[in-house]
Amino acid sequence: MNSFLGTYSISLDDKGRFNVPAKFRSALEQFGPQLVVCVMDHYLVVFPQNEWSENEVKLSDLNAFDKNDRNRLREFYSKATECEMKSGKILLPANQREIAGLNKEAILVGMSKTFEVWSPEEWHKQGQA
Amino acid sequence: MNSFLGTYSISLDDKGRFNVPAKFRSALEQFGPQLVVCVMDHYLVVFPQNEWSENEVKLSDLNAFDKNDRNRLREFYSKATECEMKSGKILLPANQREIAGLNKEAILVGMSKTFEVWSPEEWHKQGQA
DNA sequence: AGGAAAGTGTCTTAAAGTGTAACTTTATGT
DNA sequence: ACATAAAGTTACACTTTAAGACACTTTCCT
Repeated sequence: MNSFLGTYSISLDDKGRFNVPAKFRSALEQFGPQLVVCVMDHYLVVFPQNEWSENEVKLSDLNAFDKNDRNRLREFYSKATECEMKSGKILLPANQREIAGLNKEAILVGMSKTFEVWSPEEWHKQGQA
Repeated sequence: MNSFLGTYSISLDDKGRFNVPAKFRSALEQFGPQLVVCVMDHYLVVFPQNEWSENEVKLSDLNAFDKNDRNRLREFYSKATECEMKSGKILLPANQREIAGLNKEAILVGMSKTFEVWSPEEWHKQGQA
């Protein structure tokens, strides 16, 4: 399994960690446990580190001294956090959990090269639309 | 962990120091504790020393005999200060804290090779825009 | 020199993060 | 269907981190 597919309903422990489903774990182990978690609207997107780097390359021709470019860079970077799979688990940063409305339960959604983390509430909302 | 990512809400002590978040610390230790802090609009930008050098290279192709370029360079250099991470903490220079409106609290924003320091007020302002 | 202000190191405490193991549920093979 | 294995959940002890306090040092000014 080298890509993220399918929908999983998982539970978070009291510190906000979840066990990575077995089918996702192999993909993560292949790319290394380093991840970048990024906030999108009302859900989170988890990038394996290599996948994130590709996005970053696209931004590299922006000028860090140009105000507009700088704002775009900030928009992108400020929502991201590095994290790591440890002992088969991922701890989502507290501020991101809060933004995504995550509590005891979450929905993982495979998106091939990345996967998403939704609160059950948001997930059902977007299912309706 | 080799880059600055994410947004952190931190507190300054009575002397204006803050604890560097663990995820930033490893990146700083990699490049050495020497930093350059410079003022941008209403926030601060912290460069690890190596990254500062690279920026200097970029700035060096500005024309030292062109009045506008010269003004931009002066603007930039005159507000920059060297500082250092000591005992895991960074002391921001008093005049820079003042310009940035920093008091007891601050927002750190990772920008990959550098990170920014915002007052909560300014940060929320720019978040709206 | 004396005093005030700024800068520095270290400790304590509470909260956040981490590893492990036992237990429950789900899946698999015969 | 049953036994077995794998996956997922929960609990708990341990470690690390961040905030705040405080004492000590250095610098600067008069």
